[in-house]
Formats: sequence, C-alpha cells, structure tokens
Amino acid sequence: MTILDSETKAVETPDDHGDELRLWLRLLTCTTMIESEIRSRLRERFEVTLPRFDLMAQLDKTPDGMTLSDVSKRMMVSNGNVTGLVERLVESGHVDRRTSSTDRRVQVIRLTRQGRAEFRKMAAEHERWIAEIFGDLGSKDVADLMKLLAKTKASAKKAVTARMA
Amino acid sequence: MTILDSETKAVETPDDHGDELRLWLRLLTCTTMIESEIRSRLRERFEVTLPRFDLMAQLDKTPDGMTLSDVSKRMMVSNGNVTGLVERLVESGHVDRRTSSTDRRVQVIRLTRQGRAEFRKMAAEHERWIAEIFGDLGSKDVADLMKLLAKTKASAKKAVTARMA
DNA sequence: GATAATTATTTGAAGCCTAAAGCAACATCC
DNA sequence: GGATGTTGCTTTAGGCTTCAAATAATTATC
Repeated sequence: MTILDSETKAVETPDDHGDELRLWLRLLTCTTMIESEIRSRLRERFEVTLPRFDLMAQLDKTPDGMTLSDVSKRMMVSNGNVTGLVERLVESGHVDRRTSSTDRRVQVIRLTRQGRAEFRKMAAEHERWIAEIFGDLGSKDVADLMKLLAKTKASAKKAVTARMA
Repeated sequence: MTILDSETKAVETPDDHGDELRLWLRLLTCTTMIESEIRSRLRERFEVTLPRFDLMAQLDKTPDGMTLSDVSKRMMVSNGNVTGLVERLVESGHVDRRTSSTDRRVQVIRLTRQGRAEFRKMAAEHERWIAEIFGDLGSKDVADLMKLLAKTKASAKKAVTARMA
C-alpha cells in the first residue's frame, strides 16, 4: 500500500514491508530451485543424497577424522540426525566409524579409501554443475551478490541474536 | 588457483569455479539461517510448522478453495505430501476438505473461519519478522538483490531446462 | 573415592518429503 | 455402451529432520 505525499512522490506507509517479503520469497525460490537441481543430479549420477554428500565433504577436509559432535556442529544439524546419517554411510562402505581409544563415549569417523575416491569424483562434478547453474552471472554480478549476501547474513544474524537475548 | 598474465593482472585458470561455489554456499547459508529462524518463531509463537503455514498462505489467496493438485503444483511438492499435510490441518481444524460435487475424484479444500483468522495473525507477524531480519539492508540493497536474484534464477532455470532436454 | 554434574551418543516419536505403485472416477473412442 | 486411457488422490517404503528422553562415560567436587 503506497500513498502519495504532498509533493506527489510515492511514499510507503510506515509498516509496509512488502519489498522485504518479496525479496525473501525470491531468495527462497532461487535457493530451493538450485538445491533441488543439485539433489536430482547427485541422485541421478551418483545415487547419493545431498546430506550424505555434505557429510562426506566435511570428512574430506579432515583426514584425521571427526567426532559425531564435530560433524553435528559443522553441519548445523542435530546429534540424532548425524547418528542416522553416519549409520547409513557406514552401511554403504563410505565411512569408517570407531570408538576413540581415549574416551569411550566418542565415535571418530573418517572416509574410507573408497568413500574418499567416490567423493572426489562427485565433488569435481558438483563444482562444474554450480558453475553451470550460475553461468549467466558475470564476475561483477558474483562479487556484488557475495557482498549483498554477506550484508544480509549479518542482518539476519543480528535478528537471531536479538531474539535469543 | 590464479595466475598473472603478461600485464600483471590476475586472471583465473579456465576451469576455476571457486567463486561460484563460494557464492552458492553463502546463498545456501543465508537462506537456511533465515528459514530456520522463521521456523523457530512460527513454532514458538503459534505452534505451527512452516509447511502448514505455507499451505495456509496458498489457501488464504483462494477463498473458493483449491484442489489438492492445485496446491501440489503451487507449492511445488509431491501429491502424497499434500495429502498428509492437509490431513493434519483438517485434524487441527484449520482446513475444511470436501469432495467436489461434479467430480468425485477431486477434493476441494478451504481455510475454516478459525483457520483464516489464525493465519491472518500469523501472516502479519511473519511479515514483521522478515522486515526485521532484512532490517540492515537499505532500499537500494533490496532492489539490487532482487535484480541479481532474478538473474540468478533465470540462469539456474536455463541449466535445469538444459538437463531435461 | 563417592556423589554430582557434564558430555557424547543413541533412541523414540512425530513430522516432512519423495518416488512409485495402486485405486477410483472420469473421458474418449470405437 | 464397453474397452482403453487419463486424472486425482492415497498408500507404501524409505530417507531426512527435530526434540526430548535415556544411556553411558568422563570430569569435577567434596
């Protein structure tokens, strides 16, 4: 709802937040579209799900392994979620899980040799897919988007923190 | 990996797609953070989930009701998913479901009076939350982001279409 | 060293989501 | 008007996700 002020210039009412809402919907649509495309391709080409791929990506960065809690924090998902995810990856032979020798509560997980080899192949293709998907953006677009999203992220983080306080 | 060309200007190797990958991760992080904040608030304040809220938003726009297939298309989720979602909303009294009089295969769903009243309250707060979350962005930022995301969406859509062909 | 508090993980209940198979009702075509 | 195909929806099996409760092991406290 816009009104015209005395100088006949469009002015928004104090509590019109339609622009932000539209921005949010567009952001969501965009992300969802890309994410579902990535899911489809991972499934078609490698018969792997995105959560599994993400978990393997974390493990690929830490050859010495991680504890389940580490994974949970890094991926920002619940502990119980990681338990099940790891269970299935152990099942399929991609991940090795063993109890820590110094603390018997702790499970240390690593990629198996096969898991690492497969992941590397997937990651390489994945990177090409992303490049293709963002292909029509020039390098200035990419830089601008990075900046604006950084600002958005900071703004969102502030709102999250404010609510928690 | 960047190299320096004869004029000492940074140039990227042909197949370096790191920037796009970083952009994608930032986009994903940003969206996920906002989405999970919205989920939390909906749950805390109204004890409602995001999928339910989204479905009610669709129904609020069509007072004459929609068929399950309509909902499925609009929300871009599977038919089976909608069946379950609607089941729970009927259960909680927010949605009314009845078989079409002209085609006994078709289920027409609408918001109940109570469902509509509750949704309106939720939607108003939701809009304020979004405004708060994007609060640090100026109106130029918002406009720029809209434009860049439109471009991104178009680029992604092209990649999706190309794969399907 | 026993008790209490903390930490790491698992389990269970519930919801969300998909793909694929199945069922019922409608539409078409001869 | 009966066989064939299509459409709308539900069901099933499986995976992902959370929260909360339970277990087990370690650390801190006295």
